[in-house]
Amino acid sequence: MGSQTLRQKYRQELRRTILEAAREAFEQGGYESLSMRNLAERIGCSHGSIYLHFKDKEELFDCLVEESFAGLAEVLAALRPPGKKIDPVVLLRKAGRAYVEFGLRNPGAYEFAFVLRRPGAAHPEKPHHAYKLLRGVVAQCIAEKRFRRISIDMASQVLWATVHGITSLLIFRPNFPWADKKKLIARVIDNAAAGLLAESPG
Amino acid sequence: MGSQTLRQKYRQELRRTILEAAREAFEQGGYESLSMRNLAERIGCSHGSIYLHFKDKEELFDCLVEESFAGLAEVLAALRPPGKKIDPVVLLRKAGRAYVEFGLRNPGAYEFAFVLRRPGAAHPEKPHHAYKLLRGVVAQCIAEKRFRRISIDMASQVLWATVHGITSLLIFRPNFPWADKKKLIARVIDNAAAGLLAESPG
DNA sequence: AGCTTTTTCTGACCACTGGTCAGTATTCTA
DNA sequence: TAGAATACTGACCAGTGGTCAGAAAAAGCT
Repeated sequence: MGSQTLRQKYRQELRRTILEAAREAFEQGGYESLSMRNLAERIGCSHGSIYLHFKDKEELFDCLVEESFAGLAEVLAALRPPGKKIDPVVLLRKAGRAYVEFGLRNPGAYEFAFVLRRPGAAHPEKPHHAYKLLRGVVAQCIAEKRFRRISIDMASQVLWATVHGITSLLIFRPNFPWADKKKLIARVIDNAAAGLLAESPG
Repeated sequence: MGSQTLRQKYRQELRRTILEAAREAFEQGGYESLSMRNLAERIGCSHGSIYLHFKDKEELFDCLVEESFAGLAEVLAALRPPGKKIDPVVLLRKAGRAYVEFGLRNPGAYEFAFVLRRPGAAHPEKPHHAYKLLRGVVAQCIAEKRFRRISIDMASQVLWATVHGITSLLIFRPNFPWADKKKLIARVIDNAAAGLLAESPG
């Protein structure tokens, strides 16, 4: 037990070291920018060793993405104040801002999750956790008649497309002469939400 | 003269052959998927020859992107019926649909133009032609008081972000369980435009 | 015609990539 | 301490983008 623990402890430590070094480099220049050899050199082991912990580059970055997105899901879930009932439309706007902010803070993970083409994969691609959370709030908006008649998925996808648009443009075209970025983000989100609202009563 | 012409004719022909073969391959799997060697093999020349016509891979694909986007600009410009005055908001919606359609038809060019990270470039990135066209129509919407008070660039960027969002998601996540794609595109665009409108008079 | 210059083109070469694997070094077990 | 299990290295593979000396071909000139 204790003996095995020592070995496994080292193993876990190296795994974390790899992940952290990878995250750092990876968030700078994106997926293609970092090589396994380069990564190994930073850590101080042979590049072969990395493959003892991760099947390939994709799996390594998949791990990072998963970690990052667990963080996003947490952030989104925490937006709903416990106990208090919150206007779902307000919640949606808050979630939108949190989503964009997350993307800008984790551009590498964002790129990998939503932008990178996976050469092999023709898999049907299940909706991710964040999408399900979004869908839940949208369902509430529709159930409470805050939204006009529209299907849950249609509304959710309209909103996702919108926040993804501003997020990815700000990540990948950072040197474009943007108007004030904060205001722009807010405008984009408000705009998308407003369009889905039911005619204001009265 | 005539002698030089013969040589240059061959040269131009090869150039076009390269571009066309590149476009075909490139539109399938994106920038990273195609190698210069592979390309040369398809054409039937050594990969070194390609560098006689294009400085590097980036320049080659830059040419393709330019060609594609010239096409987009044409399509957008042609939307305005000659002579007739057209409601600028209607025009905007039409342009939005044309933009998305263009992206879906030229995913490779779209990827290169708006998504790929250029490792070297920290250049300020001038707005492209299509953006300027968009800006013109938006300016008209504002001048004619069809839009609420908002700066031209802010409104233009809100619209661009929106159409980019749906375009890039449909390109890069084609296997997501989308609602009806056509309707979704229309909803996204209408939604964005609606949010910018002035309160309906009366 | 020939001879020379200019242009086109090839294939070997460079440093790099992701990934594998036989052989070695280390650690655990008994 | 001997033997089994694990961790690790570094050479190796096929591929990448890009370069360049030298071969081949075309053009210009007398």
